[in-house]
Amino acid sequence: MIITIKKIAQLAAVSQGTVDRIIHNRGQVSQENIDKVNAIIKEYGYKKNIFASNLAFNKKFKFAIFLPKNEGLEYWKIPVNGIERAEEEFEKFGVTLDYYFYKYDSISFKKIASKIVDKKYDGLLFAPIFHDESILFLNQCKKINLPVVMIDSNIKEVDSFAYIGQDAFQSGYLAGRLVCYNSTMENNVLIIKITREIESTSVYLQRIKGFYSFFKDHEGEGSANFKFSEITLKDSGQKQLNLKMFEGINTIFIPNSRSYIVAEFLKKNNLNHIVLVGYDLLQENVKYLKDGVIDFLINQKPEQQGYLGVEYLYKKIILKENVENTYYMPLEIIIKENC
Amino acid sequence: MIITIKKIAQLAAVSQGTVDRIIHNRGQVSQENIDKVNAIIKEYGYKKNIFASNLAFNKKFKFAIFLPKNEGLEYWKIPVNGIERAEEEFEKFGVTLDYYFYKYDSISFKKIASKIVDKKYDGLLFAPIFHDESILFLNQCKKINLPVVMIDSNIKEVDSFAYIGQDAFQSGYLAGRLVCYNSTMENNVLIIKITREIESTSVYLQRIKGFYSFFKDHEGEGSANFKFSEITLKDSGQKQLNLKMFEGINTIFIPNSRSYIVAEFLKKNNLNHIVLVGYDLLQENVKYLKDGVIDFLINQKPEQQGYLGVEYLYKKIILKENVENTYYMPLEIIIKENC
DNA sequence: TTGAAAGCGCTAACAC
DNA sequence: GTGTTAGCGCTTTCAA
Repeated sequence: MIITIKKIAQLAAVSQGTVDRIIHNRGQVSQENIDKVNAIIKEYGYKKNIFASNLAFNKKFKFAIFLPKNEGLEYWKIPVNGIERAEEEFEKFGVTLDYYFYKYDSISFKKIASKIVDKKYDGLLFAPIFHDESILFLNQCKKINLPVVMIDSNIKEVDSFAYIGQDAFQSGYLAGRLVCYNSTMENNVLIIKITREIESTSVYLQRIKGFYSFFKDHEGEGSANFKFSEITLKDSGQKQLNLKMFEGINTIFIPNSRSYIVAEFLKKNNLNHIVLVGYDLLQENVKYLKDGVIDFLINQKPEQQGYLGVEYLYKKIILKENVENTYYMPLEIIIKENC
Repeated sequence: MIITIKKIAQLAAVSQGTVDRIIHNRGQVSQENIDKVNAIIKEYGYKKNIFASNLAFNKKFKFAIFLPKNEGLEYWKIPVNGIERAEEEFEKFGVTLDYYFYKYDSISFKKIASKIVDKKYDGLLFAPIFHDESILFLNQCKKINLPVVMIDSNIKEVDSFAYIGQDAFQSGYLAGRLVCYNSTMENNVLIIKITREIESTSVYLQRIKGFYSFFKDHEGEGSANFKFSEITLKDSGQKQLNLKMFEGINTIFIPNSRSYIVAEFLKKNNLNHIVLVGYDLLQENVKYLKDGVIDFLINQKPEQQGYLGVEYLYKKIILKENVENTYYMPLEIIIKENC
C-alpha cells in the first residue's frame, strides 16, 4: 500500500497544505511539523503519484532542439528521426518541441542561440559543433538555469550538463582493430578526411587519434606491417578523387559518415581489393556495405541519440528523476550480415 | 490547444458521459450522437490525457514474470536485471511484478503455469523453453485474454502474442562470417554443443543451421576451405573436454552462452591459435574475450529483452498504445575493443 | 504558520 | 439512451 499526502496529513494531524509545503521545501512551516512529517514519510516511504502530480500541475513543457542544418548531408537528418519519435511518444505527457537549425557558420549559430536563450524553454537538446561559441552559449544557459543535454559531441568545459553520444577516440581505436581483420603482410593505410570543418576539437580528429593509437598499442604484435598516409578533401563529392591516390593502397579509413563518396569511386574503378572502414548507417553507406565495397561501418546510433536526448529531458524535468549525466552509446560494428 | 472530453461534450451538446461511452465503445448511445462526437474528435484531434485517465482509473497493474530458473547458469540472471530495472521505472505508474521461475523439467513448468493462469494477471512476460507445453499454456492464456510477451525464443504456433528477441538463424549466419575473419587456407571447424536441452526447436539448433547456411551461400568464393565436425557435451562443465577433440581444429563455434567452458580449457592447454566464436556477455565470457581466448561474442542483449518485455506490457496495457508485435534485437558483434 | 478547498481531466457508478 | 457527479492524489490559491 502506497501512502498519500492525505494520509500523511492525517497521521501527522496537520493539513495537506502543510505536508505539501514540507515535501516541496516551500518553507513557512514550523520545525516541529517538519520533523513530524518527515518521520512519517521515512516510516511509510512516500512516493508521489506522478499522474496526480502532473494532472494538477497541468503545465505544458517546451523543449528546444538546436542542431546543425541538414544541408544536403543526410547525417543530420538521422537524429531528427529519433527526436520526432520521442516527440510523438512524449506528447501525451505535455511535451512540445521547437526545432532550430543552424547553418555551418558561427554567425548563424550565434543568432539562433540568443533567440533560444530569450525564449525561456524548459529544456534544450543541443549538438555543439563550434567549440568556442558553444561554450559561450552553454554558459548563458547555465545562467538562466536551462537544463541542457548534448548529443553527438561533448563540451566538457562547461560542467553540469548532460551528454549522450559516442566515445570518439575509442571508436577510432575499434576501427584500427577492424582494419586488421582483412590485413595482409604489408598494408598501406590511407585516411581520407572529407570535411569542411576546421575545428581542432572535432569528432573526426579524435577518431583518427584513436585509430593510430590502436596500432601503437599493438606494435610488433603479429607479422603484419602497417604504413599510413592521409589526405584531406573539401566537402564537395568525389570529383577530387583520382586513381593516383589509391596506388599501392589496400586499406582505407574514413573517419566520418562520408565513406560512400570513396566507395562510389572504388566501385567505378574496380578497386575491389581495398578494405574500407567508415562510419554511420546512411542509406548510401549501407548500399555499399551490402555491395561489399564497404567492409565495416561503425554505428553510433544517431537516431537513438536523438531519442534518448529528449527522453533525458523528459525524465529529468517532468518525472524529476535522477538521470545519469553521461551516456556513451555502445559502438556497433555493422557488416553485411547484421545490417 | 488540446481538446478535452468536457469541451467535446459542449460542442456536441451532449453530456461527458455520452462522450465517454463513445470514446470507449461502451455502447448504449444513439447513432446520431456517435456521428456527431466522432466528427468533432476528428476535427479537433482529441488525445486522452494519460495522467487524468490513469489517476481516475486508479488501478494497480500486476504482471507475471515466468522464466526458467537460474540454476548455476548465469544466463538467466541477465534478463531479470532488465526486468528489475523496468520494475523500478514503472512502479510509479502502478506496475507490480510477480516472479515465477520454473526448473528444467516439464512438471515444474506445468505446475507453475497453471498457478499463473489462476491468478488473473493483467499481463505476462514469458520465456518459452518447452515447446509443446508452452503451446498448451499459451492457448490457455489466450482463452482468459491474458496479454503475453515472449522473450528469448518465440512460439509462432500461437499467434496474437508478442515476441522480443533474437533472430536465431541470422545470428548463426553472422557467426559464419565472423569465423572467416581469422581463417586460413584450410580450416577445421568444430561446433560444440554444451546443453541439457533436447528440444528440436531450440534456439541453439537454429543458430547452427544459420551457421552452415552461411558457408553454403559462400561456397566456392575465396580460396579458404572449411570442414566441419560437431560434438555434444552434457551440461556439466569442462571435465568432458580432452585434447584429442581439438587435434587439427583451428576454429570453434559454440552456439550458446557456454563458450567460457571451452575457453578455459583452451587457455589452460595453450591452444592459442584457435579462433573461438560464442554468444552472450556473461562475465566469464567477457573475461576470456578480453584475454584474447574468445575472438567474437554475439550479443542478443538479454538484459534489454527483459526491460523491453515489461515496457511492452506497460505500453500496451496501461498506455493502451499500439505496439509492434515482433521486435528482433539487433545482432551485436562484440570484440575486445567495443566491449 | 496553517487550513480549507477548488480544480486538473477522466472514469465509472448511479439516477432518470 | 442520456445526464450527473463523486472521486482519483496533487498543486496552488486564498483566507485566517
